[in-house]
Amino acid sequence: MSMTISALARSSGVGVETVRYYHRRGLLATPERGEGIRRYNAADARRLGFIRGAQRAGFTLEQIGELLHLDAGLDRARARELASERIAALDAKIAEMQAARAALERLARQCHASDEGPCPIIAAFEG
Amino acid sequence: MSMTISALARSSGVGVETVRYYHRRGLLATPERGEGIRRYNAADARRLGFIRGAQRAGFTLEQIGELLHLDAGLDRARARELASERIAALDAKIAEMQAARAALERLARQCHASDEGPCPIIAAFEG
DNA sequence: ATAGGGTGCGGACCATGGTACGGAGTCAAG
DNA sequence: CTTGACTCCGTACCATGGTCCGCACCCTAT
Repeated sequence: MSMTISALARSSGVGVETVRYYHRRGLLATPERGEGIRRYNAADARRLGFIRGAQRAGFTLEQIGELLHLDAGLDRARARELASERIAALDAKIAEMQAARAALERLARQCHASDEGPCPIIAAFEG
Repeated sequence: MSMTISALARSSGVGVETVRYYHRRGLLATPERGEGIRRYNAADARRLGFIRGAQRAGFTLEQIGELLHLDAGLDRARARELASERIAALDAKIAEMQAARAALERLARQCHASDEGPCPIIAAFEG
């Protein structure tokens, strides 16, 4: 059950170049080679899946690299620390985006309500 | 009531270089000069405030440029369009981040609960 | 008068996360 | 046996949003 780089890339919805880039970044270990060609297995696919998932959670590739180095789950304290930092950052970001969303929605309504004067969407944010 | 570039920058919490960069990007009009030095007024400060606010709402500098070009609020339809696109994007991003947050929190709790086996934070996301 | 601090300008540089390019090799099908 | 698809590698390039660098000028306090 081995895949080529393009099969792996497709299976995770990334480009081939991205996979190679992750190799360069040290996020994916150089896998076994069959005649010079990288042969990936299910573990590699899981690892790539981890990277994408962690990325969706807002971790940078550098942080993901650190998480992967804690690999065997040895340094759980550090992993938890990274997780809570990220949760705090997510909370801040979510709050900010919700505020922005509310502001935009209100503005769009105001803008719709009247065609008089300057557009409130433009007029807002200033301050 | 005119300010120098550094006063303007300070008043909006950005760097002087950032202000100059916005000039280059065409986001801030080249203001009046007194002896070759940019003199900013309250309108410039509002404009810079708009840029920062729109940026917090997730608009790119390019989109902000477009918004500014609709300046007098002439093209309200387009402004509303940009606003609703951004609202939709915010909704998607917020949902994604909330999911990530929930996942992380659950994992952190699991990781805390037991010191047996691999750290669930590492083990998760794979897939 | 001289040092420090602000301003102007253009252009180089940075981080992040990729994406593209060129040249070479391997492999299977037509 | 050539064509096309795939792989390898290293290097260069891209977009975004700045940030810094060097050099010149100018004002003010010491």
